[in-house]
Amino acid sequence: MVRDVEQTKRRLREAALAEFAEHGLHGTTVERIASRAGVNKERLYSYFGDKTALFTSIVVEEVDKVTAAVPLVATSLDDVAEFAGRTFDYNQDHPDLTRLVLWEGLADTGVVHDAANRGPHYEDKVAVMAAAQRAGLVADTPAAPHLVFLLLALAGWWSATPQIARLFAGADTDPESERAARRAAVVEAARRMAAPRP
Amino acid sequence: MVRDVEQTKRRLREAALAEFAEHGLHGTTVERIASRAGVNKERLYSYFGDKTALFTSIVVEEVDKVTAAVPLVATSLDDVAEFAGRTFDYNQDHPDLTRLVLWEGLADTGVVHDAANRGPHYEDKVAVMAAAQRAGLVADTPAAPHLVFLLLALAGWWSATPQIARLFAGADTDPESERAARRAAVVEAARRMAAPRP
DNA sequence: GCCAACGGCAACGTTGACGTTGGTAACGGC
DNA sequence: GCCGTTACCAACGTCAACGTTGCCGTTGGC
Repeated sequence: MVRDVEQTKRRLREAALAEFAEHGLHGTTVERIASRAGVNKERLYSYFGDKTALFTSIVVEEVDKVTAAVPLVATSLDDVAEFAGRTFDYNQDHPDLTRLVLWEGLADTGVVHDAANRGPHYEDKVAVMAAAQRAGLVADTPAAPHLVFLLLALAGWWSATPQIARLFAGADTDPESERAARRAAVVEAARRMAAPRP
Repeated sequence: MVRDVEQTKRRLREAALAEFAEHGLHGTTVERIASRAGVNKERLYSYFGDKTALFTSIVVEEVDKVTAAVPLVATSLDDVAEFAGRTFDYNQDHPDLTRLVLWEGLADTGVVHDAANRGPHYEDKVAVMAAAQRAGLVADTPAAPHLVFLLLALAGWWSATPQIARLFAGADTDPESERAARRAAVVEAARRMAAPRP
């Protein structure tokens, strides 16, 4: 076995992401993470402390990616609508990350891990939205923070309650076209929500 | 100790609801449910089988309540907007139920428990919305199922990602007025989303 | 009033998961 | 080529949680 500390860490992180996203903090076992990574579990303790520390570390890193991956540019109403659409795409394509955020929300302790780091991502988006409102590109109510948050809601709720989404869709729908229809609904809803009064 | 089977069952169910909502299936211990109910844990096994069976039984019962509690009546656009507002209120006032649905979504196995029972609740809402669309009270796109689902998204995302909501709100906001502002944002967003083109 | 059935409980066996430890072999400085 | 250091692992101790069992006292039919 060739020694490669960075690779070992990376494999552990990848395995941990997959397991935590699937089962949450309590549902995941250290044993399974290690075996999925093809590494002895003692490595996990030596590198990351314990299971909980690894969990928060993964959450912080991955949530960072999500918030950075889909920037909000608002030079037109279409941009705002497409932001919701691209966030929807991101959620669908990266179910692990979405699920992590939900697990984090359910485990919510009242303190946000790494708020100093994550806050600015959202503040940026709010600032962009507020500017678009001042420019008259976007309706001026709801207020920018609520508006951005509600765009995320439109894009994310499908992943949060897939069992409900399925009840709405009915049993036998083509997944491909249903996804496209959902995306279109999200984009249109976002557009209507943000459209300035004529 | 007076014997009362129904009361014992009820106490167990209540305790289980609280614990499951708080910690999810894996995070909850049978011991804690029993001790919170003031009952021996053997009763739980004798009445409900095992922990998982109790969990799904609770979910089925409680989710039923949520879907029935806030009916959708759509005789005007205001009704539709207020439906989102009342669903928001319900989510805020019954965090246990909302959290249960989210736990269920994360544990999603691809089969919805008790779909035969829960499906109709949603079908009703979709039918009402479709009628409102035909009557011209509500925009005819997005399609009724997507529209209803997105209303639920506006109302529910706050509970699903409280940690993110907090980042948007900023640190020191009065909870009371923030909640009112959120509700107003939800109602207005719902109204804009559903408003027919003039 | 008797007795079978049932609700209730304390104590137990067992499993599985966390986190640790002692040992082995590779690496790197000299 | 020697040796301290470091990555790595198999095996272990420990504990908490699941689910069970054997016993007791109450209930209700007769």
